Amino acid sequence: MENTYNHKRIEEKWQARWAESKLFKVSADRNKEKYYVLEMFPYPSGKIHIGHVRNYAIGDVIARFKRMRGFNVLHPMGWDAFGMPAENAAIANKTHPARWTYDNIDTMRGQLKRLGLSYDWDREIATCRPEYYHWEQWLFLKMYEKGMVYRKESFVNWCEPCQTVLANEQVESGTCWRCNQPVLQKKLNQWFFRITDYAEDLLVYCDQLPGWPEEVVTMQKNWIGKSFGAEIRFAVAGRNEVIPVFTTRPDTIFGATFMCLAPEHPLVGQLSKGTDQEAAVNEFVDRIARQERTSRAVDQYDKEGIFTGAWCINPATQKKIPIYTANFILMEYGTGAVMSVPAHDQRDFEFAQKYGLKIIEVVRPPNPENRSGPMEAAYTGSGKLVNSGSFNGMPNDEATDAIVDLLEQQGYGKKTINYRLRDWGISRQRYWGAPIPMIHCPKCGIVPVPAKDLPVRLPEEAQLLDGGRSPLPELAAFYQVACPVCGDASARRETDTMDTFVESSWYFERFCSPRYNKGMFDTDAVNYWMPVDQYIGGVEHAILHLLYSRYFTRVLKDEKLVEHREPFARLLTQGMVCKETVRCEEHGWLGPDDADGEGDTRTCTRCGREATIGRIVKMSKSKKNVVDPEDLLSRFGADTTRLFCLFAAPPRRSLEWREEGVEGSFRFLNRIWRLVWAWLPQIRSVTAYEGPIEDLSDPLARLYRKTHQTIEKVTRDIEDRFHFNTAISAVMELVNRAHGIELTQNDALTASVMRLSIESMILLLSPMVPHFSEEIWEAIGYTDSILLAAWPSFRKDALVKDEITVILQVNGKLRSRLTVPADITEKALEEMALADERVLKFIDGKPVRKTIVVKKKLVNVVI
RNA sequence: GCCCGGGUGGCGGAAUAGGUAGACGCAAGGGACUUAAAAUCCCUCGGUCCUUGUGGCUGUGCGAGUUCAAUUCUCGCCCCGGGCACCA
Repeated sequence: MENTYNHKRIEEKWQARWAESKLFKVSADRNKEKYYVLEMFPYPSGKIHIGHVRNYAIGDVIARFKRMRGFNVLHPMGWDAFGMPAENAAIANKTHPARWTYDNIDTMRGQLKRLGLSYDWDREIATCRPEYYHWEQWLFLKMYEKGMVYRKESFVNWCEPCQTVLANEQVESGTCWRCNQPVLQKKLNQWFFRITDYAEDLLVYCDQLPGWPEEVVTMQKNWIGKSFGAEIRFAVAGRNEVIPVFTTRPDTIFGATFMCLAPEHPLVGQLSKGTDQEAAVNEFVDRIARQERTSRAVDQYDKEGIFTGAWCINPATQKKIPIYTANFILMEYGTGAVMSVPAHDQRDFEFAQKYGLKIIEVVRPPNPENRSGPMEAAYTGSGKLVNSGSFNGMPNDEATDAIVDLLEQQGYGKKTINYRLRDWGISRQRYWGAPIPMIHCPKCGIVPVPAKDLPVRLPEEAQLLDGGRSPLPELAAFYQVACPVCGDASARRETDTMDTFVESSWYFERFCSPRYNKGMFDTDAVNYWMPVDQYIGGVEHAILHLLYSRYFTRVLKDEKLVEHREPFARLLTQGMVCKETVRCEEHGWLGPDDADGEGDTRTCTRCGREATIGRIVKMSKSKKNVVDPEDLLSRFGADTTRLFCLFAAPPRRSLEWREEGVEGSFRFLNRIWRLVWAWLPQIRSVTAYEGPIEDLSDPLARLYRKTHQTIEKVTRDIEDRFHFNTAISAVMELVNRAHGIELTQNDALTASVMRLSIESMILLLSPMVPHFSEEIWEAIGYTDSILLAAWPSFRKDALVKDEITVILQVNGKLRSRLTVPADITEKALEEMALADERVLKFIDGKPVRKTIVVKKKLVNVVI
């Protein structure tokens, strides 16, 4: 140990030692209790940013803590390596997606290693490697056999000039992000996973995720969006067709004065055919199809529709009502058709007003205002039925069941349940993704690639075509294949690749046996390690990634490949790391190097114009507000950087990044260093004090007590609530207390208590600042890594105080304090309070109405 | 619009079961050490008033309420962040 804290030397030294001794290597061991800590693996986008540091620091504290608590800890890391940014970078920098990805992985691995994170690097995986996606393709085939995968037509964002599909985030207010031309909707045949088969199961088990934040559970529930209602069949007047609709309000059926179909509804064309509406309807449907999804998604749009020329019969009233098609009806939800009740549904109300359709009130509010004139809005509350034939006077909630029962008897409908959740479309018309293992044969149709031919390798050397098009559909070496069934040489391989969410839906299971080459994973290993005991990641993945992972795990369970149903027992959603944005009118978002000045005024370095300081948002490359930890690492080292990220705020809170406090964390480590350096000769030759507290003089007894209190508090803060910030402040208090002890020569008792105190603070901090802790641990005489040491335990008797401070209030206001024996009786305490000089002064001779005595806390005198 | 979070000093945050508001740290100011600086150490640090003291009043987004006692519970409102958003 040197006399000053040299972070660079220490961090290099211990990282080398850990790597050499394989300290973080772990294997399944049925005799030990396992603990699986996982941080969401990153997309290798280039460099680590401060948000990653925060995420991984949190995970590392938990992993190291659990290890010191005696668990067999699995803590792996890998790369979510397929995805569009690689293609974007390839276009922008004329590099290759694979090259770019592998280079980034190397850079980022190096950065993670420099942070001293306790990963078992032997388990590292990258999802873009065939050894990984081989098994994903294998599972795809299994799912196909089971009917869990199917094909249907669906829309993609299509840019005609670039001849490519665009992801939603590449569509900027309806136009292509690269060429600024309008984006079209193109219908393509695509692959889907039947996640809706599991909608109910995924929903039910939401309530059995006690380790998940409630807000995430709620988001999942809302996303699945179960609603109860009825499917009611409306006959088309004068034709044989019957149109089923889904409604959650069958009680309002007598008020259904028209019907609306989604523009994509197959009956729209048939119904209008031959009527004088035909041309107008076709024009409308075409126009909506063109603007749909892009502009539909951008902002609220006006309700618009057109009469189809056909009528249907309201089964309750037996009256003819017109059939419209309208832009706000979604084909994907329910049946794509709606019975419109303008009096009791706001959307229908607006539509009816616009097109002059009949509005019939069927639910009367309990206290109807004496309205004069027309309704101003739909009434969606409860009430009694009117204008509803034999149901008049019935409360509407009762009528819901009664009406469905009647309709069911008459063959017009039945109770149903609908989910908002849609099947998962996984086809991507992109290059940098896992190939879908399917073959299109002109004779046999769609044929799966035989399992023995897996993996279907992505040709890594292929170059992207101009405009960023996938080379796969034009690369004969890839798509040319003989049909595995009939041998037809003109069969064609599927050239779409899979959504990258597929890779991240099972990587946590792969980590259990990452090199296994006979299947997705080794069953024993997975059943030992899974589920993940603590999963940590950003809230931004609260819905899709987590839902897909839960779904995949169910599929695997039903395939008898795993035993668990839920992949993540506990989930910690880390708040986002934010930073202000700066924008120049001409040059767009400005990074720290593109803007001059500080505080409220910045100028663009390129044009000198004043830049606007934008909102504080999540760090992202595109907004140029990412903070690179590189600078902090070289100035202060990994330990300080980690410590500061943990100290700045509790994990769940979002964090506005500012660096001012880093120095404080660095000072704190230096302060400990000096303390240890000063006491090193004394404490080296003694063991930590274990004797009775009675033998200690006052300042030593206080330090001893503080030490045990700190152990208790830090343990609780880490274990129960992940409040590392308060854990760190507790240790700071202990360090401050220890600094107050006079350095005396040849006093074995003092040295021994000091050793206890120093050992404890180092152990408590070691999950957060591992290199620093190792160095001191070694200096005070230990030869094994501190990670192998047991987490300190506290002595209960050391927490018991014999004297306590009680506060005295008069009418709830603090007026005085008393130091009393801890075991004082309430009566004695009350007497002392009423005799207190300052209390008497405030009572001021007035009669005491009552006194409240709270044991060990306070006395409140009410006058 | 609906559903979740959150609002506490100049700043990050603490107060874990309604019971001392502001722990711990940053910034700032003052002092010690030093030829000087850095580092370190000590002191002050919500506002306000005065008789300068274990001093009074006030103070946790705003307004009401429950309670002996509210940052904490209840109701209404404002602001910020996030999710969903024509889901019939």
